[in-house]
Amino acid sequence: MTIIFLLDKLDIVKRLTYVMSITIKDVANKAGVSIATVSLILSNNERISTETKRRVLKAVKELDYHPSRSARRLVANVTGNIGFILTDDHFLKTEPFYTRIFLGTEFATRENEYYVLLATVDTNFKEGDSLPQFIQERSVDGIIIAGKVPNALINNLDKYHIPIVFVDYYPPKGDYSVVMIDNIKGGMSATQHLIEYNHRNIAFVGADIMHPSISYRLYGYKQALQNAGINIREEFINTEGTYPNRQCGYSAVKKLFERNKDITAVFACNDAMAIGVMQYCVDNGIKIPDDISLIGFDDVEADLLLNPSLTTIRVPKVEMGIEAMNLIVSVIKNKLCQSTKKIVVPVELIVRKSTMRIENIEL
Amino acid sequence: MTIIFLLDKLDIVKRLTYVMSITIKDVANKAGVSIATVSLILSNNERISTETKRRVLKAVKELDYHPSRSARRLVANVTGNIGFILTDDHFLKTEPFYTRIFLGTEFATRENEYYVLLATVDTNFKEGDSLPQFIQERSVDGIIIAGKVPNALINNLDKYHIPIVFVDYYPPKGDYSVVMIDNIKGGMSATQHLIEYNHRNIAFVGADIMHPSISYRLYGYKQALQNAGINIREEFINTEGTYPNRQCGYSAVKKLFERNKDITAVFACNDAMAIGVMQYCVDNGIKIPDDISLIGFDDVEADLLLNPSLTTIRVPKVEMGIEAMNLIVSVIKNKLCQSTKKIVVPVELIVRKSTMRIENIEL
DNA sequence: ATGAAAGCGCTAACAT
DNA sequence: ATGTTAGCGCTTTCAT
Repeated sequence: MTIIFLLDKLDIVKRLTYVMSITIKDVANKAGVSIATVSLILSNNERISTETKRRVLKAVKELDYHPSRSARRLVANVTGNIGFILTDDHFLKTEPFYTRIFLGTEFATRENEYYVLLATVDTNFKEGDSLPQFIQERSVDGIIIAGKVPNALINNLDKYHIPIVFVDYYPPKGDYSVVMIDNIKGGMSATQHLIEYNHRNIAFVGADIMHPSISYRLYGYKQALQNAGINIREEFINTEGTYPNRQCGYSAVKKLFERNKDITAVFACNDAMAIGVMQYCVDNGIKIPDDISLIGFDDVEADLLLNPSLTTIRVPKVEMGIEAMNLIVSVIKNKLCQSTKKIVVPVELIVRKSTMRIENIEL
Repeated sequence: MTIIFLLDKLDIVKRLTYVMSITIKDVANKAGVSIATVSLILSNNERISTETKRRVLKAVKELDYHPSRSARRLVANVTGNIGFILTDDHFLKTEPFYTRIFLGTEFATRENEYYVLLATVDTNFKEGDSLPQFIQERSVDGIIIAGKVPNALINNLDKYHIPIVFVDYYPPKGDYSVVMIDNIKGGMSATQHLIEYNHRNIAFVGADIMHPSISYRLYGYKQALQNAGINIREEFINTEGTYPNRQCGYSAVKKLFERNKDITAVFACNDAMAIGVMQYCVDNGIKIPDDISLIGFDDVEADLLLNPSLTTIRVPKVEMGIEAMNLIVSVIKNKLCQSTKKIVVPVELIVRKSTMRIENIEL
């Protein structure tokens, strides 16, 4: 009696002070059962009587008990963490693209028992460079890699045999589970939209053609032209730059416009490059959409005061993060079945003010 | 002999496959000591002989042993995590300000034993809303709060008695440890720079005057004017908006310019608002710096193709993150000594092309 | 200077 | 249906 009273007293103290944490013992004491019973009930029911379960869950609630992660992980021999790796320039870039994907992984953790650890790596990661600390310490059960990363990083990572899922990129070699944008479809939709608006001389502004996303967008562009019976003119395509950002969009469209006077529309392989195109047009007195129609890709929704607002292909960024998280979890769970899985997320044409229907010149 | 041989064999297998993790036992076996000795050595020397230490550290290295975090945390009754909380709009905003601060905390973890867990909260967090999961589960030993967050969040958080450090913001009530920018000094430097360039009619573009950073920048502005013997003209100050972003900068400067024709320079309370000011000038044929000198604050280094480049006050964002991390760690360590600590990080004037010396009109 | 052993909170056999 | 108990990897007395 006295003992029970004291224990109850202790619970109250613990709860009020929040200084000592409530353990499974406290719950067991309060509910008058063994810790095994509590554990059984918490690891989602067994053959435990409804009445006991009720009492235990009541105690859990009243004590605001949360199992110790450290203890659970120790027993299960897991870390309970997922590593999220991307290059620093991707994390710090102006458009919140990868930050949204990261946020998606965060959201998805609410449904499973993982925490997400973020680490950036240098864009110029070399073979000998040190890996993120959580890799060295083997503190993650799986890794999500977002966006293009150096091959040297992937090679180093592979040695650890930690499950990896790629988002919005996959390396040239190897067979990995990935979450990808439907880039071909997006490239086609963008181009078809311009074709529907009667444009025939459509330029493609890209960069880094080795990037699978960009090459697929270009492929979609070509496909759409072919389907419409329009000749592909290589002089309308510029993919010279190495990194698809604003500066690069600016200089790419500069070259295209200086060499070709008959372009009426531009498909930029992402919004960043499209903004570069816009900037060039502003600087050169070219009116969008009156003189040139412009479509981007990504829908980065940047707080940009963009004028005119940019027609683009929307990419579900947060959803990609969620998918990546779910995928890495399933890869970890079914570790034996080594078959890799590809998830393709759909895109959507968002028509705003930067594209305009022109008169059909082919009458 | 056979046993030792087998154990050695096992080590090799473990290392090669990376599938079973190396434990303290493996190290102890390899070095021919007890696990207690290994532990002692790893928890930074005791009275262990140099020779034994050498052997053990050699084994640690050869096996690439990393102590299990879960086990360590379980024993120490700590979580080993720091929570990083900010509002979603801060995390997703165009300028990589808070992402840099976050990155700073990441960098700082390399020197201490913590991992950082990030969570965003809704900008309109209300009293009843649920807190980040790692708070509910008490999986963090401390919290870093970056940027302005709703008071309701802080109130809810306080109940958990988890140490908190604020960065770039602190709540109106309460006494917390904080890492702040030297906003007054920055506001003064910015204004002094314009005064040195012979500007006398200097406008202040701000918002959300309840934000301590902004009110201090304004205070610095006024201080500099007073020091120079220039009258403070309230009609040159606009702080009407609620959130200091581009749109708000645009509309604030619009009002200022429409009502005052004699303004020759603008001090925007941050770069985002300064960019809004730039946009307004472009749209209205006002040349920067010829017609108007413009200075911002933050130095967000956005990939913006800003033309002209923006004179601003540089804020050491990554360093602030590092400071915040070190501060929260010291708060956790010295939990008994409850004195709060304020760290003020210095700022620096960065002169670029958006400010210009004008003729001294007061001759 | 080093080892034996208890115990952190939990899970999962194995008992009952 | 519920309890007993071993042990996950580590730290930390307490012995020796």
